[in-house]
Amino acid sequence: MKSRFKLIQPAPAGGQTTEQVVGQLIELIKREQFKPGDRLPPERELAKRLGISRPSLRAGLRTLVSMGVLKSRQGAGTFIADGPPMLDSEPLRLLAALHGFTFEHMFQTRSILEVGAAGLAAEHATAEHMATLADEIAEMHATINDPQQYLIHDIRFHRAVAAASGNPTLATLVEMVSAVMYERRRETIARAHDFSESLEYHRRIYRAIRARRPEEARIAMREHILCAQRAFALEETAEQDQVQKDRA
Amino acid sequence: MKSRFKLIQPAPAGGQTTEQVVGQLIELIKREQFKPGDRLPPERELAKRLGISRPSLRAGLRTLVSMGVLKSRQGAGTFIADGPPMLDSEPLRLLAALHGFTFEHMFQTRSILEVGAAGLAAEHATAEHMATLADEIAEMHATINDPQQYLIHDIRFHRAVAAASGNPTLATLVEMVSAVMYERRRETIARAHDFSESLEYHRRIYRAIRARRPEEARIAMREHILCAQRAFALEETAEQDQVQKDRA
DNA sequence: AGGCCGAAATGGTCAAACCAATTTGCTCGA
DNA sequence: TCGAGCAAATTGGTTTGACCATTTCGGCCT
Repeated sequence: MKSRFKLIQPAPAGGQTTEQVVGQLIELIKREQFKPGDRLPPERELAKRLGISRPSLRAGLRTLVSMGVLKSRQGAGTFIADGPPMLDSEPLRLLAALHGFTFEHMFQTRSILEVGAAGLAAEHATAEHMATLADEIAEMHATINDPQQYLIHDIRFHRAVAAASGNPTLATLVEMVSAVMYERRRETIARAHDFSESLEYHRRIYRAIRARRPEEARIAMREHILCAQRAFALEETAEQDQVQKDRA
Repeated sequence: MKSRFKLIQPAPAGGQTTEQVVGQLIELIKREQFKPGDRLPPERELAKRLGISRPSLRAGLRTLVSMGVLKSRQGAGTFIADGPPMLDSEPLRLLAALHGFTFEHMFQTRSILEVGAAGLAAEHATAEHMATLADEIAEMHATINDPQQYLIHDIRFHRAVAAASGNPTLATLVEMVSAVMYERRRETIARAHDFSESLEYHRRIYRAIRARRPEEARIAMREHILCAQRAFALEETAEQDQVQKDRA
């Protein structure tokens, strides 16, 4: 039984519109000089301007959102992602889950990236970067008895080191890898012993950067991450013990 | 003038369905033991099974596609991305374009990643990895007078080094950064001088990995990338000169 | 038996309508 | 006069339904 009427005139329909949409949107963003934090025109208007339907436009927008280039807030609008340039770490997280990346490999990768970043930071950090690093060290001091808070400033310190490297590409990758580990770390950190050792390592890294000694900064960062990896392994086994105890 | 009838019953509509869809899809993939290369059920069936509309499902799928986890082919189906675990490098490319990442920073990042990978490769490479490296070296020899072909094997060699590191996380990042530079490099490589120097560096890296000497491999890789960066800079200026000459 | 064509399957697009959250501005009361 | 609170406009999010374009596969003709 075939339909008797053509109720809709579905338009020409070309090839893969979505991909072109992404390109056009990027062109638009660059041409109209949109800055991070700016709001894009409404979807309905954008769709009209690009001569496509709203669903197709939304497909393109969703691609950019999932890339971390845009952020959408219902009722408010669609915005250029602000803050430091950053890739959404969800893709890496998924890849890690699907292919079974081990935390050992993650730590190894993180070490390579952050050791490099620390060395560059010692060469290129500005006074402002130094101040940020000092601030986070101070906050770590203040929150040394509150694991969750301490972890936040730990993360921020590493982020600040990456930023101080003066290499946004590198900083982006550091951010991405760190974010993947953050959640898991937040779960296990409650079982952590004390942070005095961790804090001392951070101070050492900071001093080396402050003193413009790249090699020292690199060594300190390498040892710190190795140490953190060991601590993490301990926390994990402790958690597994806990699980077994709960079953009993 | 308000409409007199409710023509459609648009269903409850919850919060951010899409995000949940992504999670459910991942759950599904893991639960049903889908392997890379497998085909997912059709969209219409998946939508029914998850209890959502097809556009919403498509939104979730698109997110995963843009992450590089899935691939869709019109008329054929949607598949789990096969090949080595790899992030789509498009996001990084866009971020680079939007925030004006310089190639100097890219080379710096690449150096940090690949020097680390080379060191690990010297420690962990299997016989199979060694064979792949040797193959690519041989191919580079054979194509030394064909820039485009040579570049392909150059890229493959670096990819093989990353794979030989035994760290898939690291390999994924190397892949991503390299891919961003590949296109640009393909444009300028036609103007390249000769590749004998490049080839010699690759041989040196290979020998160091083969001999299980991490530090030598790291040094060779560092020097090679530095050298490549200089060559790239020359090609770029040459291209700009060419452009100016064309205008005259 | 082999090649070709068409139907079925499947992803891609369009259109109209309505829902939900946010923003904005207006009104009313203190 | 000023602020709190509500209502309308704005804007992203979702649903339904239909149609288009491509691929795949099976049956038919040679």
